[in-house]
Amino acid sequence: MTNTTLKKISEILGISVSTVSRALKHHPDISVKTREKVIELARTLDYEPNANAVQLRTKNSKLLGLMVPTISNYFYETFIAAVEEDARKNGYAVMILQSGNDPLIESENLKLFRQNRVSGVFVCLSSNTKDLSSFEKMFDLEIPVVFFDNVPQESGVHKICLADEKSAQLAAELILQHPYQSILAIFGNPALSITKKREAALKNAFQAHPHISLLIEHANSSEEAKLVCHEMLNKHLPDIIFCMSDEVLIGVLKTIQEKGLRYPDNIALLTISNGTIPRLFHPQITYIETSGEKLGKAAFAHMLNCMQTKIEPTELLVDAVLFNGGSL
Amino acid sequence: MTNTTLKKISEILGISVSTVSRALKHHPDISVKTREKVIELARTLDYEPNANAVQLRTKNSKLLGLMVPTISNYFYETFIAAVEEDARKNGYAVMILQSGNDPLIESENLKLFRQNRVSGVFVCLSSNTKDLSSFEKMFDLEIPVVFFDNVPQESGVHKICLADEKSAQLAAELILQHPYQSILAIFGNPALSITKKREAALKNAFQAHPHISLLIEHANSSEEAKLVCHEMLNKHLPDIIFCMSDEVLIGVLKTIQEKGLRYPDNIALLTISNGTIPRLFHPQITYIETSGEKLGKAAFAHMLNCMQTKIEPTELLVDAVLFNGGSL
DNA sequence: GTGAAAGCGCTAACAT
DNA sequence: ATGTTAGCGCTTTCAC
Repeated sequence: MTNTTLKKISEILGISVSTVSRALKHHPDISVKTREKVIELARTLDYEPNANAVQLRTKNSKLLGLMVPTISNYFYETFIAAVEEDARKNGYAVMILQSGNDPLIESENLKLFRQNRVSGVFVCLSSNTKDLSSFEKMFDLEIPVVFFDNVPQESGVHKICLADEKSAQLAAELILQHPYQSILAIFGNPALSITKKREAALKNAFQAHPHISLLIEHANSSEEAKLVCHEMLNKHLPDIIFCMSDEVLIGVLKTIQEKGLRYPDNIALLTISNGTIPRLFHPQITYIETSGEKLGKAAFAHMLNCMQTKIEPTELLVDAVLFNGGSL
Repeated sequence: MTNTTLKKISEILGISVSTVSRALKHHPDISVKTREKVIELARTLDYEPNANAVQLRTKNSKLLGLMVPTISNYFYETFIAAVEEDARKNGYAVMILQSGNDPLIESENLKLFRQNRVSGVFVCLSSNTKDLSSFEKMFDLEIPVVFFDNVPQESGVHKICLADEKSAQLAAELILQHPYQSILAIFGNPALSITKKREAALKNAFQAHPHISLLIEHANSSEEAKLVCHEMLNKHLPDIIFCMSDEVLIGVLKTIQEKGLRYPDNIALLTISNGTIPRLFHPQITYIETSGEKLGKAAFAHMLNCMQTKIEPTELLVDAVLFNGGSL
């Protein structure tokens, strides 16, 4: 079988292609009878417009691009799910590509987006991306780019982030409400914008409390976090461990379980997470919520704005809230 | 700025569009000098072919469709990541859509795939889909459909599954190697093909061992699994709990932790999983591996075959292997 | 070895 | 109210 086209319909009905096209769009010029005849036949033949032809002609597609380092990640997957859902409701489809944190692949993916004439792209930068040179062409072509989560430092672009500073502040406040004296804080890849922001905010919050010992470490993966944590705990048992992310938390939890430590009795735990992992354990881990879903919804809404009217580059924040598990 | 087209290049070089097109494709007719001139200019102008125009003309796109009930799922996310990666390496992009287990949305998504002229689609059926009527048009149009994970019962379609029967058999064998006398087996949604297969295989394996008590329950979500498990444990403490999936396992683990039970001391645990969740805990949970990654790679390879040559509908299996944690 | 021309399916300005 | 025409960017047959 082959696809129904406007031409086919027009031939059967003995009218012109343009009349068919207009009728299907409820153009006011077309007479009611013609319109109904056309729509009826289109339905029986199950007419489905060729998106490629439409895009070629009109220059705007109902396709959006979305790029993340990897899809299989507790946070991105909820972000993607949220964007896809809202996109669907608005008639858009989403083309998803992974960079694997490789700037070269990132650049090629942008090219793929362009070739497929996406109307806009969501990007979470690869951790190894040094500058925005590969994005220049997107800007030139005026394809809206909304950066999320790991965003560039440059201003003048659309960014939408979790309230990184605030979430670290919230964490600090919560810690200060307890009599903890020594803190081990483990962060992720120091090259990421989220790492920098969270780390700076946490440090800053403890500036006024010099009597509290704050030890900061970094780990690029769960495995590294596990090792780092092991090492640190062998030297000294802190009152509380703060984890910047799920990746870190997973490593820390392994170490804690292996060492037979129990929280909150032997040690307290606090993390920043979307909640999936913290809620898996018992007691649940207390966390500052960073919702991929909220971020996704906000990002899509912003994209819609960008596509409708040229708006100034903005930096949006999605608020952070505390979820009280039982880990401190 | 606007996109570079063949026409633009041809005008600058004072040659025809067709020559430019051929030169870019290394057509043997074109002289070396012309070819190099063209390629060089194309590079400086950063020429990127318009995928929509190409598809319109040639009728084949480098776009694949992929539909799952939801992206945010431990298993699907690795499947998707694997498919996307291999697709990328072969010059394909992937359009991802979620059905939310709604047959209506599923049908609309198929339409979206068609309109965007995908060259093939991967589908994990929604749990509420009763028949393949919405897929008829795909078959008519000869767009290859590769079903995976939750596949239709009908024969005559491409299916690629985990070795569901074998994984349940493996589980049974492992259980029988221990002196366990009472088993609680919790399965997922009974409407799913994977549930049916796994359940039948497990039951079957214990047919020859009537002295062993096998209690079977169902749960459609982690929360339900938690409740079911609570209820069951209140009545009687089995020697081992078998979980059909991560969803079930998560609920079971919550109940076990809440009740202060310890595995493998008080109760043994066995699950089917891709490993992410089982490895989070300590001791790690023993599981039969169902790798979304392997399935994804196999599915993509099969899709490539389908697209190159018309092959007979086949049912492929991805093997199951045992990972020994410490939970029994 | 290169060009002219047709056409994929659609839309929209311009007739009539 | 409807048809004619042109053209989006590309590929490909046919001609020279």
